[in-house]
Amino acid sequence: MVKAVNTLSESTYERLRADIIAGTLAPDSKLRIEELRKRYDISASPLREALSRLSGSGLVVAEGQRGFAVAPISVKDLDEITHLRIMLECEAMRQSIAHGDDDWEADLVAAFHRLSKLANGSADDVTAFERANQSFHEALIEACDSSWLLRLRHTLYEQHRRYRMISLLEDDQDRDVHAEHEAIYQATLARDAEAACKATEDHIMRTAELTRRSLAAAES
Amino acid sequence: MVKAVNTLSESTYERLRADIIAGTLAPDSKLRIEELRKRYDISASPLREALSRLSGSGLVVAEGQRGFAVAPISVKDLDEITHLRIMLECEAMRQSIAHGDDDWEADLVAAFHRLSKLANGSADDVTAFERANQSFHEALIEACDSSWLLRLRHTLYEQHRRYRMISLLEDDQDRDVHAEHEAIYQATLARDAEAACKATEDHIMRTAELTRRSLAAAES
DNA sequence: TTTTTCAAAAATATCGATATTTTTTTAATC
DNA sequence: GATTAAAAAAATATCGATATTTTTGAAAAA
Repeated sequence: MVKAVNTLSESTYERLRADIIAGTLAPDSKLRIEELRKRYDISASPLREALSRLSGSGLVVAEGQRGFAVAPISVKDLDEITHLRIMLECEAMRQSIAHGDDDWEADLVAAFHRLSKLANGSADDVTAFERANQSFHEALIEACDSSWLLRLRHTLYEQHRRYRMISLLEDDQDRDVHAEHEAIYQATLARDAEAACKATEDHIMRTAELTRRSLAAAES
Repeated sequence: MVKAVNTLSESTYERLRADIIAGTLAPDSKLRIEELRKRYDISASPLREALSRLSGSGLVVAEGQRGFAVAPISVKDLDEITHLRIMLECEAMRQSIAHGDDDWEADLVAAFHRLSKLANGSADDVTAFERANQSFHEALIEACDSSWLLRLRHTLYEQHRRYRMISLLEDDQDRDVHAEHEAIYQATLARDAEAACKATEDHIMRTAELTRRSLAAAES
């Protein structure tokens, strides 16, 4: 299999998504075709296609004859996303724990190990930690074989990630993220689905609460 | 406020979606740009935009340099959709029952009444029943104020509708759809969320089971 | 000062044509 | 006859230009 070269439409989609999640393209800001054309050095068609696809996943809003804009953010929106994400993430964990085999366990152990190494080295490299964090959470649910569930969960995961990135959250001293991860990890390996869900809910809620506070402060 | 005229991209999106759900555009069939251009009498750009948006909601699959196709169907896919739809529909019902006011109740009573009239007249007009059915189910959850929940639910509702349409399901004599609707209706009015969820789950499962059987038969 | 109207500017949506890529067909080789 | 290679055909992806629509801003009226 030769390496697949993306179409311009696809790579533009990825770049836009990354820029929106990172907050480089701020919430509510207008996405003017001409501006973006220069920015990414492409023509209108693939750009509009990429924006159309993004409007499907809720990172971009489109209004007829009035162009595109980065989706707005609000405390209410964050609360909705948090609630749903917990529902879907937990359901995916239950299915994953029910179906996971030895290979799945092995991958999970590896992902947790990598995450642990980075967690200790504190502010080593934020993006490296972010990657390892995402890999760990994906390893947990890798054995879930519902593609629809994984797809919806992923949409909400990304929305959540945007909120985390945008509200540059000050560290909560009372918090031990690594202990939270370990609780999820141990319960999952023990195949205790309910404990794993409880720990996951706790983990997501804590992160969301921090983000929420930071966002509420910024709104005033 | 003057009437808003849709863009070509938007109206093409609607037409494509309707054709895919109705089965006019069959699962797995290739969506060739040239063909569709003639069919809808538009040019490539708005057409590709519409297809891009549809790929976001899972009715169309896009593969780089290889064009678009109607999303495939399978028993497994149906099972996933059914399971998730029950989860989301029930959660939306719980929230709607918790928050619904008098206006919501009044609208629900009206929607149920309209549906009852059509249900009695049996095979009056299939599309009229389909519309009333959808209105009733939407009235149930109208008081849910999570736009994300409603959005995801709607995606799955449409996927489910496609399966129903495609597998032209023979009537199940043992089934009384109107009684199922009434059970949901009464429990909701009584603000008994758990009973309403149970009845909804039962309703969705019965429909899905019929569709499933019809689909499994077609696969062999 | 506020509101309304109208023209200019900006931005979007769309089209027709072209460059690439993939698929199909045909021919050649083993 | 089956497999590979090359050429032709089809389809996709992209561009540059144009037609519409919306927004902006200035002038006139209230």
